[in-house]
Order: sequence, then C-alpha cells, then structure tokens
Amino acid sequence: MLGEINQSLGRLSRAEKQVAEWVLAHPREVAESTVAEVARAAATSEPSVIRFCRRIGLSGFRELTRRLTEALSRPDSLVHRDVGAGDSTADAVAKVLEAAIRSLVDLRGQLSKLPFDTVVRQMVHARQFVFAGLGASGHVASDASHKFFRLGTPCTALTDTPTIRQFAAIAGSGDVLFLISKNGNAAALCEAASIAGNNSAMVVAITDPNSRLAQAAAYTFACDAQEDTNIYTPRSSRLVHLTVLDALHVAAALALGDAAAENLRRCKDALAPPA
Amino acid sequence: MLGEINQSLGRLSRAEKQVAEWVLAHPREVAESTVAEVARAAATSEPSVIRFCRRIGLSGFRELTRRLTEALSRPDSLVHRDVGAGDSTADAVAKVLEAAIRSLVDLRGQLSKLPFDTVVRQMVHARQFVFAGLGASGHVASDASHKFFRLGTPCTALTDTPTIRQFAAIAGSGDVLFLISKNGNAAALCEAASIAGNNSAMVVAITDPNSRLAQAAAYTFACDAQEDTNIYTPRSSRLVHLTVLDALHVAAALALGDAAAENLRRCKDALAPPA
DNA sequence: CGTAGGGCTGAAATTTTACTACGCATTTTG
DNA sequence: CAAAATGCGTAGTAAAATTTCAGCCCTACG
Repeated sequence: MLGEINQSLGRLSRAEKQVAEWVLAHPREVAESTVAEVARAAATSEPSVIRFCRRIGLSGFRELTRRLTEALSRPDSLVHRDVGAGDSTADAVAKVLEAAIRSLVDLRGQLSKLPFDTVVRQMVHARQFVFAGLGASGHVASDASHKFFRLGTPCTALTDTPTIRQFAAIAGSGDVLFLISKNGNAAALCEAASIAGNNSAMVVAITDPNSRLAQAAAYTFACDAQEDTNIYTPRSSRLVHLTVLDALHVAAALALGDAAAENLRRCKDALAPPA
Repeated sequence: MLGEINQSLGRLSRAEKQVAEWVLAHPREVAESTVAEVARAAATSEPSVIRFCRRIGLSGFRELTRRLTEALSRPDSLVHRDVGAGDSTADAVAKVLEAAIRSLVDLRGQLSKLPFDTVVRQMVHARQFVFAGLGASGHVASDASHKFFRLGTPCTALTDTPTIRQFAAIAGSGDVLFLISKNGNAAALCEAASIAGNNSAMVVAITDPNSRLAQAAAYTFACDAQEDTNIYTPRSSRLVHLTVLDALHVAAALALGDAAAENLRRCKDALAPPA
C-alpha cells in the first residue's frame, strides 16, 4: 500500500504530492483522521485530498483509511526509520513502538535456532539460577531473578562486576549462570563465563551471536544487537532479552511439572488472596 | 477484539446484544458498513449501535470499524491460546512470544489516546523525574530512571512503599512522578498519587485505565491489564510499560532539544570512547 | 393494586464528515 | 502572445455519525 503510493508519486500534481508525502510520513495518524485534518496537515484543501485518493485508484477517503489500517496492522510490514530531530512527538512515539515490535518479530523468526530445549532440560535439575548483567541488562537480570524464584529454585541477580567475578569463582556443578549483555564485549562477563564454565557450571549467554561472550558461553541465545548509530534509538534489546527470559521461564515451569505449577499458584494467591 | 466483545456479551442489554451478535457473526461486513446498515441488519436502531460501541470501551462507530479491520487483517488471526501443561517447549515459547508481540501491537493501536504530547510538554520544564513501582514494576521504574537520567534532568526510582509515601509527602511543583503498576490497585500508590497531586507535583500513571490509580493521577497512560487467569502467563504488561517509557524518553529528548541531544551523545561516547 | 422511578429504546434533530460544483489562477501550447 | 487546459481552493451539498428527547417497559415499593 505505502509502496504503491510511493511509486505513483511521480504522476501526481503539486497539491496531491503534498498529500501523498504526509500520508507516507504519518500513515497511522491518517488512518484515524478526517479529511479536514489531513488537508490541514498537508497544507492544502479537502478536495485535493479526495482527488489524491481517486488518483491512486481508490474510491474515496474512507477506502484510504481502511487500506491504511489494514497495511499497518501487519506487524511485519513496518518500515523502520530512525527518529530524527525534526520529528513530532507522535512521530517519535510511533517509530519507537514500531522498532520494538520489529525486534520481537525478528526474534520470532529466529526461535527455532535458539537452544530453548537443551537449556530447559538442564535447568530442571539445577541447584540455583544466577542472572548477571551490567547497566540496563542489570535490570533485566533483576527482573528475571524476581520471576524465576517463583519456580522454587533458588535465584539471584548479580549486577556489578566484582560480584559477578566472585560468583564465577565459586560457581559449581548444578549452577546455571545466565549472562545478559547487549553486545557481549564486557571483559568481566567474558571472563566470568570461562571461569564458571571451567568450574563445571552451566553458562548461558543472552547476547549478540558474534560477540566474545557468545564464544565463551556453553549455550547462547542469539539476539542480534542492531547497531545504534542514532543517539535517540532506545535499547530494544532489553525487550528481546526480557522476552527470551519470559519464554525460558514458562518453558522451565512446564518442564518442572506439578511442583513448579503449585509454587506459581501459591505465588498468585499470595498477591490476591482468594476470598 | 472479537474475543473482548464475546466476553462482554453478558453485560449488554437486549438491543446491544443484537448488535454484538451481528458483529461477531459478520465482522468483515461490519468493517465496511455504515451505522445505518448495521442497525438495519441487527434489527435495531442507530443509537443502539453507537451505544454498543461505547459500552465495549470504544469512542464510537468509526473506531469499531477501524478495530475490526485491524483485527481481521492481522495475519495471525489465530486465537491466542494460553500455555497449558501439555505444551511442548517449542509451543510454549512460541505462545509467549506471540503474546508479547500482540500486546505491543495492541499498544500501537491505542497510541493516539495516550497523552504523550501533554506529558512531554510538561516534562521539559521539570525539576526532576521520579519513577515509582512495586514488584515487577519496580524493575521497570529502575530501568526508566537509568534511562531518563541521561537527558540531564535529575532522576530517581522508588521501589518500596515507605519511600514512595515519603516522596509523595515532600513532592512539589516541578516534580514529575510516574507511578507504574499493572492493575493499579495498590493502596500506597493511589495515596501517593493524591498526596503528590495536592502538593502540585505532576502525577502520571502508567497502569490499567479502570483502576483506582488511574483515577487518582492527573494523566494516565492506559495499558489494559489483561487478566491472567493462567498461572503460566508472563506479565506482558512489563513490556508495554517499558515501551511506553522508551517512547516517552525519546519524545522528551526531542522536546528538550540540543542540550539533551548533547547529553545523550556524551553518554554514548562514555560507553564506547571514540578512538 | 397503583404509582414513582430508573433504565432501555428508537424517532427525530444536530453535528460532523465526506464529497461535488464551479470559478479563478496558473501553466501550457500553438 | 493568446487560447486552452489543467489544477486549485471556496463554498455548497449529501450523507453519515452522534446527541437529544420523549415514550415505554419493567421493577420496587407504598
């Protein structure tokens, strides 16, 4: 849809082109707007908006909005563009959200390559889970710990370098160490991975597949760290990491069976006591 | 969407139920119809159609058609089923991911209703940002604080009840208090919202729109808390909250202009020093 | 058994929105 | 340089969405 508009840009007259450009730049807003609003936004008149719709082969404005909502509700049809200094609030918000959705859709496309099965199988017998991350990934680690402890297996989150180093030194068989990092080149994490691995702990990295950390870990959940040349780009990787851990959590709960289910139920009741 | 209608069937009156049933039976037709046509097809009057739309939480008929075309053009119109004890690891992982994507897509559908513009405009002049949340939302608050401080405005995260209470007591003009909660019925947060509001701080809630907290706050980012009857369901609300805050962060950065951009750039360099 | 009240309903009025007719202006062309 | 043509926006029209309001039915209570 948006592609077709782009293609016919050459055949349009001045006012129509103004409309087309606004539609291309703000499709989601247009999908919820009225003719008058679009006309004002494109600095032209209402008839020009209608004429634009006709020119690209639609029956009228109603069909334009319908087609746009259709096109935009396919999660995979997003055209990701970076946020720039000229963007309006609505533009920026929309772009951030689309980037977030896209990163999860990308993850979905790679699911079959991720070692969920293997890792979960080993988690069932673990003595404890340890989640380690620095900076933003530290929050992800805390969140994970906060979630996994409900399964009944002991959990900790480590969010600073010295503590992670110390844990790696005392890690042992039965310990599962999750190392979370966006681009996976923090030296402390890589060293921790090797050391803990040598101590026969199970080391799982959630990071970029081409990183040093990924090499050092026994298992890796590959989450491509798209380079952020743009200062405004938020770290969508956090979302991906959180979601991977969510999935691991659910899968582990299932693998652990009734005992874990019972623990989860009790946790739920503890928050909202049943009458 | 269709599921929500089905769910609220019980709460509808006779005429509204007729409309609901017609919509459920012929969603595709409704998406392209007018109010009059639907009224006639459902053997009722136009106002009843409108009332039906309002009753299920929409702003009017236009939004009903928009939502329907969205729902119908979604490639995975497979009904999301909860994770169950019989699921394989791969099934469970796929479902978790599907739910995560869906929650963000839903958020995107509601973007225009969220007060990004208003809130950002006031954030520009803020003296400090304070993010408060309990439990899992506490991690979201920490993450937000960790992110917003890069703009140059002072930031804190409060993640326990007594601290939140104390801050509300001393909050003042120029302070922006973000209260993050999944279902928004924690008493401490609600009280903090009122108290801080009375102290002329700006109170922004990121929570369920029907909650007490949403009432108590000056501005609300409505994130529907889909009830989790299922013990395995992870809290997708975290993802939504994080993403809302990501968007706010970027929008605020743009609104703050060059000074914020410069701060962001310096932060980036601090992590990866340029040669 | 009657009546007051509340809520539901649809006819009609109102407002909003999409679309059309027409004349002016600018460009195009012989 | 004149005549034609094309495109543009003002103003109007038709249609659609939404609100208003009076009647109705059902319930509650005297």
